[in-house]
Amino acid sequence: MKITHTIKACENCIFRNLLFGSLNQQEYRLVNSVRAEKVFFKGEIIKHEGDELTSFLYLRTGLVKLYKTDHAQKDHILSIHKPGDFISLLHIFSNEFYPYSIATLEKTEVCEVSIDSIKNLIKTNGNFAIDVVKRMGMISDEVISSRFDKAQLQIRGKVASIILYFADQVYQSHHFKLPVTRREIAELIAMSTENVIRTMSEFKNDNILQFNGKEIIISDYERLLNISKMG
Amino acid sequence: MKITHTIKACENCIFRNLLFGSLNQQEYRLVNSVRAEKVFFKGEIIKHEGDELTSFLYLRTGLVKLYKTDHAQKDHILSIHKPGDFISLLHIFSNEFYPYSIATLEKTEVCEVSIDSIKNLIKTNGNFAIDVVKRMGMISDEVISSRFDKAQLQIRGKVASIILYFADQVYQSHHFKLPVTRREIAELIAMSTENVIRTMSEFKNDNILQFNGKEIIISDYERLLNISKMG
DNA sequence: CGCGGCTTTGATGTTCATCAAGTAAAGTGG
DNA sequence: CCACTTTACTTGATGAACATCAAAGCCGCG
Repeated sequence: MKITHTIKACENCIFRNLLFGSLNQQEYRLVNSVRAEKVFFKGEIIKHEGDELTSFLYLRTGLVKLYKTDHAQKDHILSIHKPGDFISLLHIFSNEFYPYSIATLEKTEVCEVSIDSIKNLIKTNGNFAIDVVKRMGMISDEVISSRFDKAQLQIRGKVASIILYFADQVYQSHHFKLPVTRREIAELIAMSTENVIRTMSEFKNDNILQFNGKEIIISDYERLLNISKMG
Repeated sequence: MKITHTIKACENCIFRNLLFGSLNQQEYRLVNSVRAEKVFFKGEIIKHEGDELTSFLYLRTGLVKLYKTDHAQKDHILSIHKPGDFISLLHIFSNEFYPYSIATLEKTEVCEVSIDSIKNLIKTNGNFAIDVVKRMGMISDEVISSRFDKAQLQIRGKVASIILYFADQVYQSHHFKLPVTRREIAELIAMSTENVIRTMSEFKNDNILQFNGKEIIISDYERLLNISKMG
């Protein structure tokens, strides 16, 4: 069992303006007073599906997955989230319990903020309320359109989109350490692990990707992009 | 080309309390003053993908689909919405343009409400703001979990879920007129029309469903429910 | 009454899951 | 640090699920 540490303040958090830009000093102090900042190690489960939902999280560093476990103990991943994302903001106003489990894919620092303080701010600060509905729209757009687009693709296109997500959205590089296992990619796109591996081997043989242990290099970005759209 | 009529007031709208329950008389009059109530006939396109998004709609009667058309002119349906649903509430705060086209599946009455009035109410009425974020959470939950669940199923399960959606959520009956074509079901679950038809014929041969023209009767609800979960 | 869209069935090939078997890598306890 | 165990990765073979192509009947609508 790993140990969870509580770390120091985040007065100059670079993500402060993503959601809390319209708070005044007093309101910001209020949020700070009910905020817990935590760090989780790789592979830790932050929340279990069904846990009471009294707070939401935002990621400062690291990477997490939202997932459900079925009756056969098989996991199905809904989405992966990166620094700056607000985890379960979509759910806190309409759910009593976490609808998905949340686990880290690497060492992850989060801020946990209670629902009640957010609800109070929504009621009393109109501009904050507008920021919240805007952010909720952006989050749902991202999840929904990502799932919608992938539903039309076959396996090559689905795998290509996942790799491009890490390259473009997470690491902003064509050379990075893949933070998920082949099985997790399979759980994310609802395909078998074997066929995910086969597809990635194809990409390697076609000189689209190179592998070196967990490291991945995109050698033909244009073709990968094309596969993710048309494949 | 069909003609769109503007119809009368909706002071006693049964859906008023779904979203506008916390407005006072004055605020409600304001909403009324910027509201347009319209009726569309079957098959009309209410909004095209890319149209300017300055208002949202809520359905009083009827049925609509949200969809996109791809480069090959093939439609892909994101979701189907029934009376009481708030169409594009998820999108109005974060999108300048409609991300999906909206078309009617049957004669449909809608109320169209301008974004600006909604935004003003969010800023000035905290309880309304809470109602909006709660409603947005419910809408996104519905779309996301429906897509997430169906992604794990094969075609029998997917088709079964669609039929159960109409039976349970829309018509509250085991006997109804199917409001979509086989092709539209295919567009909704990303399968070929032929295989949707084959699956429905299987259900007929297995005495799970009966057909009579566009009418459909669910003869073995339990089995259909089971297929929608396990299939 | 004829045209176009919807529906249906069959035949064929592609895509994918599953089973099997083995290698490599990573964690675990002595 | 090494033996041991587990988990991740890989490839091949086989069959199931599904798309596609083709042909024909049906039905509503102008």
